[in-house]
Amino acid sequence: MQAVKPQPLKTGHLAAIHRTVRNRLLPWFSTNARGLPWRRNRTPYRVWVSEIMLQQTRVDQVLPYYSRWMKAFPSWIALARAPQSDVLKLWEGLGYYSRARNLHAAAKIIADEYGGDVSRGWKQEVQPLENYLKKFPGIGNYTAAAIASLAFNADAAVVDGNVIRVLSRLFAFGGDTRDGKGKKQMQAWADALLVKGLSGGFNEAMMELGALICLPKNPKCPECPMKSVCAAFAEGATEKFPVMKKKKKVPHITVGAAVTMNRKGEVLIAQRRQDDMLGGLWEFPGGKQESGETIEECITRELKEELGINTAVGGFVMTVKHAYSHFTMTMHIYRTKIISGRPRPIHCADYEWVKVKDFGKYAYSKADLMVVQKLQQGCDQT
DNA sequence: AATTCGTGGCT
DNA sequence: TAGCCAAGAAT
Repeated sequence: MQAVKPQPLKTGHLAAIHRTVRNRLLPWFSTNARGLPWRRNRTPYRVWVSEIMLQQTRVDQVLPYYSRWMKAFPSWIALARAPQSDVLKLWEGLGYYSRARNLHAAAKIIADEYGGDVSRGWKQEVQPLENYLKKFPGIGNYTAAAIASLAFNADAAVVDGNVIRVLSRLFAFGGDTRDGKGKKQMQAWADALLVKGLSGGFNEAMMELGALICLPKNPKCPECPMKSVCAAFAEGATEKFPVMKKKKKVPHITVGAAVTMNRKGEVLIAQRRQDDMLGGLWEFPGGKQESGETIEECITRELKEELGINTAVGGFVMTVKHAYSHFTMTMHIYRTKIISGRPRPIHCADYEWVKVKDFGKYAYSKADLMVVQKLQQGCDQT
């Protein structure tokens, strides 16, 4: 790791924090840690899957997904053999779907090339272990250090959102924690504080402290095992840290989408392309409304472009409002009928005519799941 | 370095 | 309520 010029600090501050980590934080963690399932049996596979699911995602949201996943795919081999449709269906609703596609790709490498044993591919000249792990799809700085420490007991310090919050407060770091300098400083402090030989416990303790005590708003400082050495707490300015550049606000788009039914009562759904947002998921075909275009014109144009069919727009079904990571959307759904042409996958990966009772066999994003639910309710009433 | 990737809980 | 941000990675 690159040497970083230390911030101006009181003499002995770093050493005092290090002592407090060992004497206060680790005992606090052993008493207060949540009983997460992957803590009981830390195989590389279980650690890997949980760490991918936990990227930008809260523990409480991950728990049910993790449990279903392990039941369906108990090993690298099982995951590698599964079709992508099963993988995406189990990820449905968890978001950031490239994580699922990358995890599936990693499983195929580990199963096919290393017989299901990750460490078999590690040539010892590749040091440290994190550098080997980072070659797998979906593994970056954080996850490589997490797997190395939690599954292999390697001395690697993780830096995630929790650790950034904890460290920036312990040292009252006034710089931007998200730019290059800030990231290097955070990693340097995490490396310096790491309790060697107990890396997994140290990493989890730092993250658990951030998740349970050192909260973004209203941190529970009186209960904090690190309060005696926290510079931000001493200044009475805990919530001033971490300093982060403001995110720019996201644009809003209006989308039109279609529920198209054939004579057999089947509905037309389309599969999104692998490299697009929500890649591999299924949706009710449609797209962004252009300026000066009515929503009916939008839907007609999109169905022509995507599937090569000429349609007539009918009755209103519902409106779905949804916030994605980098834009917000209002989606208007209408029933349509095909006037001429047969569907072809032109601007989509595939299409399918599906009975309402079979909707659940396909994976959708949250917004389209709302439409699925609405159509299934309508079906139940008749 | 700046964008693009989901979704849910909290204030 | 509208914004913040969470066990980040890839480009």
